[in-house]
Amino acid sequence: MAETTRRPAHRYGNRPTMKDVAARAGVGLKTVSRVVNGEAGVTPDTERRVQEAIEALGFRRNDSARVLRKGRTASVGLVLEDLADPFYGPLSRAVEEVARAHGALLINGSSAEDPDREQELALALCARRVDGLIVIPAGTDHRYLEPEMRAGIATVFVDRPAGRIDADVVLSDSFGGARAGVAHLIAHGHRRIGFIGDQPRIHTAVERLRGYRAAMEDAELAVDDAWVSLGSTEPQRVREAMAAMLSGPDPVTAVFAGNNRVTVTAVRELAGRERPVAFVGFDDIELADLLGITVIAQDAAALGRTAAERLFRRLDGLDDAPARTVLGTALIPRGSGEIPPA
Amino acid sequence: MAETTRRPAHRYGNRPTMKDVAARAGVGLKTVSRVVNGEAGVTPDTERRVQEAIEALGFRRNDSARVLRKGRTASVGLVLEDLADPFYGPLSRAVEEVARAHGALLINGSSAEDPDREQELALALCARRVDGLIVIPAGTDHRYLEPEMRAGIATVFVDRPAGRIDADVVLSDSFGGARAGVAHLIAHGHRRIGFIGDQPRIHTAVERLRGYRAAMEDAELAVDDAWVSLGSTEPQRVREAMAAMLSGPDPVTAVFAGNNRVTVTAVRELAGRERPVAFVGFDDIELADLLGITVIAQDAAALGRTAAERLFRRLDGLDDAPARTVLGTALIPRGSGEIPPA
DNA sequence: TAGGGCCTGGACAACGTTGTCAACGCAGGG
DNA sequence: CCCTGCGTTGACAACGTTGTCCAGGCCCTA
Repeated sequence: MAETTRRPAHRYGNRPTMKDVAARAGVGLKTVSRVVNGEAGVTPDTERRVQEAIEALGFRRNDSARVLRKGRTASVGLVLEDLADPFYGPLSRAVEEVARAHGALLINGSSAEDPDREQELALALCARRVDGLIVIPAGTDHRYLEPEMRAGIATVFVDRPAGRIDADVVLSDSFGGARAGVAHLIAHGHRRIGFIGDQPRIHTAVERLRGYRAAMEDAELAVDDAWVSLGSTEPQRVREAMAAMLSGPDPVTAVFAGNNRVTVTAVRELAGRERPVAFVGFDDIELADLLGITVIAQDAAALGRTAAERLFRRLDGLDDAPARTVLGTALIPRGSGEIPPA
Repeated sequence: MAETTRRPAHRYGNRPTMKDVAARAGVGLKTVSRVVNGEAGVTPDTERRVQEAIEALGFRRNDSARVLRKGRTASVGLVLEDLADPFYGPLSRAVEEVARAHGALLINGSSAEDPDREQELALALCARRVDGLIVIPAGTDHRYLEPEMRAGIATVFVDRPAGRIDADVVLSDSFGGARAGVAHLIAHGHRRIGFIGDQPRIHTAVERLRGYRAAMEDAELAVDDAWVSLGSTEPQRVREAMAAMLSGPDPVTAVFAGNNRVTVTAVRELAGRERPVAFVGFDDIELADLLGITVIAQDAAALGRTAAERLFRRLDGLDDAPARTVLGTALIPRGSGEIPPA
């Protein structure tokens, strides 16, 4: 009677290992490893026997063990803000494609715009020993990543710069885009223009506001504090901000929205008004063409792709000084931004 | 002079291990493990010394080794079709939230609607020994997952059923939704209704077409083959299909779109027409409210959440027979579906 | 004061894989 | 015929962690 070797309870289900395959094929453990990894130096006949055993047992290599041994996980981590945001879907997908081209898997997590959660996630990924990390910062202090980066985890920041550390960054030209958008409104005759943006903690929000101010200044237009509103992108908040700047004795005649979520709410809000208000939004959104919404488009996929390519170049040994890459934006006139002041 | 121990080249960067921490703190290896894992049975004083050493060395536990030892990876895999599709973003996010609540990370990959790539991805995730797998099928034969499932990798299929194996599935009611949508058009007087759907390989496409036919039959309306078009969701293809069914001696007076991408193209196409054509689309899309598009809405987040919850119940030991869960859809009238026949 | 139990800490093996190295068999040449 | 060299194969250690088990010290009680 065959002796039943007792397996530890924690064994993965009851998966065969290379040892089991080796036993069945009547070869050594290392030979199985060679076959599995397609290494040279195995007789066709031996290889066939091993393959049969693999097939028969349903063996699949345990990558955890492989990773432990080799020191590379062939995976990269992506910490973003919210995967459900249509801006980040294409970005994430682009990163995934680049990773795939390099044979790596993508682990991603959402920070929900919470700095603590960002840190928790990023460090969890480091504990997994991802080879590299792409981070869309929620927080403003990333010194917690310094030991990890020193220890060899390549890190690239996207969409917003890293805080208080020196690292690769890939950004859209928020300042320039906003400036161009607001200048466009000014060119169409507007003098009183509102700005609704994201929370001031967020770099892009600040940059876009800066672009707005620059455009106004370029045209020698004064900015009334009542026209500017930074804060959460909650519809409720945005509606209130709009209501405020569109009422009163001297309402704005045009509105510039600081990101896609603000745009969605703003467009809904403006649709209900009788007096037309000109509008330009940062970020293109689906069907904006049909609605005739003028936007400053940024290329989310290009951001992701560029960041991922930089990351893999680092993993391939590139050892430059950290660089800041800025991608351009495009003004797409579709009607809403070309409405003259009432 | 201190002897420099030579480290293997493959060591993660040059990360300290528990052994290093133990040496520095002057305690045993296992004691460090206890502290790191918050296990009981360590004197406050010892714990402090260990914590200091961890801090000083910048130690972070190597989860690869942990995983190898424990047999659980605390990660789940999600194979979807395209993360850049706005339908899958929220779904993925919902899965992530559930995973997070269970302390697990999410690895996801896009199949790009390619069965081979789906398989490649799913098996790569199995090799990583994810604890569980959520799959949005691209292919129609999932027997390749049988050994994995037997070996203990819990698997749940979402959005589309598994092919040729028995497994948990979470679906939207494609048949019922399409039937209701088409019945809605019929109720508004339409007799000639077109259907444009996804490729017939895809289960939801077939189900929705079935719903369309059922509604027509319910109303005792014959269906002309020229009104029905299944195929890729490429804008070009959709445009041609629409042009075909909207021309000729007996054009359709209403169109039902089988998914969100078809809807986007169809809406663009219809917007350019002078004679109004009634329209209902499967899947809600952003700003559809402003465009007045009547849709059959399904809840992507609920799909993801339900599937993930089922998965984790399995991981917690649930051992039922595989179940099929069907989530309802909602008809949202917004105007385009209530246009009478021309 | 002796004995027993509890608490803390450490030695050791094991998880499944890969790198290193040496052994073996066989063919060809001196 | 023996030696050399090459190509194939396997034994063994190591990767960094956790589970098991035991030793030693302490306190409490009889």
